[in-house]
Amino acid sequence: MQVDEGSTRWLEPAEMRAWLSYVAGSTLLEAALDRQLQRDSGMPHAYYQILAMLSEAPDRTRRMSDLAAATQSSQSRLSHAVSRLEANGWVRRSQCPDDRRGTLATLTEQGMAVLREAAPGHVRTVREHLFDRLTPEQVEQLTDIWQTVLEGMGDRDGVPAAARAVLGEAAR
Amino acid sequence: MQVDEGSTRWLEPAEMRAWLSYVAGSTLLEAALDRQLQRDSGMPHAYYQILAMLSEAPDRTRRMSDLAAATQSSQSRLSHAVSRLEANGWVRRSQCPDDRRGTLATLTEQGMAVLREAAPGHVRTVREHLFDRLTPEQVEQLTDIWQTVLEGMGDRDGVPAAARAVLGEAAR
DNA sequence: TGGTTGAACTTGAACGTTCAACTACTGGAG
DNA sequence: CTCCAGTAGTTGAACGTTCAAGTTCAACCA
Repeated sequence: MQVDEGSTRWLEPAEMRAWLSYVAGSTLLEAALDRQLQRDSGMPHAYYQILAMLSEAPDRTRRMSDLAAATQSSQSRLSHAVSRLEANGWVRRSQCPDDRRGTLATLTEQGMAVLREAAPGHVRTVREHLFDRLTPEQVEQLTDIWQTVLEGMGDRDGVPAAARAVLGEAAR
Repeated sequence: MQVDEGSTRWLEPAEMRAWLSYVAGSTLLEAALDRQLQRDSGMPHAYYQILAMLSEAPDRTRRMSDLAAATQSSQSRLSHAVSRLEANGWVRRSQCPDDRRGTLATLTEQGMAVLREAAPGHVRTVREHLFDRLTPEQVEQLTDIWQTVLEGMGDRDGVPAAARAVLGEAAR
C-alpha cells in the first residue's frame, strides 16, 4: 500500500453522493438481474453474457481468450464457466485449428434455445429497472460516462489490454 | 419465466450501446477495486464498505439488519462477512439491548486502524478510474441516474424495502 | 536446432455469496 | 395468557470467482 497520508484527495460532497448512489444502485441492479436469470433460466448474469456473446459470433464460435475479453472475464473464470455450460450441454469446446494452444467455444443448438427463452425476461428486467426510468439524454450520458471509464481501463493496473476490444463491440 | 414472445421490447441501438458500455465498465471497475483492496489491505470491496459504514455510525455500532440495508447486502451475506471480520479482530458482535433477537456490530480500534490505512489507496483508485475522468456535469448525471434507479428498486422483486434507507444515506 | 520466453488454457484450493433451512424472539389477535 | 405470524439472525451446502500453480504450445533467437 502506498503511504500517502496528508496528500490524499478525498471525494468532494458531490462525488461522494455520486459514488454512494452508483454503488448502491449498481449493486442492487446486478442482484436483481442475477435473481431473475437464476430463477427463470438457471444461470447467473455472467453466464447469460457468455451465451449472448457466442450467439452473435460467426458460427456461434469464439476463441476462449477472445470470449474472456468480450465478457470482461479472467481466463480462469471463463474456463470454469464454460466447463459448467458444457456440462449443461449449452456450449461445446473444440481445438483451435490455427493454434494448438487455443480452444474454441461454440454455442450448441440447445444453448441457443435456452438463450432465446431467457432473453425476453432478461431484457424486461433491464428495462424495468434501468431504461424505462431514464430519459434519452440520460441514456446518452450513461454511454459517455462508461465509454470514458473504459478508455481509461486499457493499459493500467494489470487489466489485459485486450479488454479494449470491448469498445469496438459497444460502438458497433 | 413469463412467455412473451412477439411483444418483447428489445433494446434500441442507443440503449444497447449504453448497456454494453455500462456492463463492461462497471465490471472492470469493480474488479479493479477488489484487486487493489485485496492486494493492499487483504479485503474485498464489500468488506471495505461494511467497515466504512460502521465507522460513520454513532459508537461505530450498527444493528445487523440496518447494516445489511446500508451495504445492499442480504442478511446471510452480512452475517458471513461479519464472522470473517470478527475473526480478523476488526469487528465485534454484541447483543442488542432493546430487542433480544438483534445483534449489534461494532468496529474495533484495530478495525478502525485498518480502515484508515486502506482509505487513501481506495479513494485513489476510485479517482483514477472514475472521478478524475469525469466532468462535474457527468458527476451530477451519474448521481441523478442512479438515484432514479434506486427509487425504482424500493418495493419490487423481493428487494427489501429497507434498501431505500440508502437514499437517505446518499443524500445526506 | 535447441533453448528460452511468453501466451493459451486448465486445475484445485481458498474464498465469498446465495439459498434454503433453522432457532430465537417480538408483537399482536383471540 | 396463549397462539401465531412475522422479524432478526445464523448456519451449512452449493455455487461461482480468484489466485497460484501447472501443462502445452508458439515465437523468437542464438
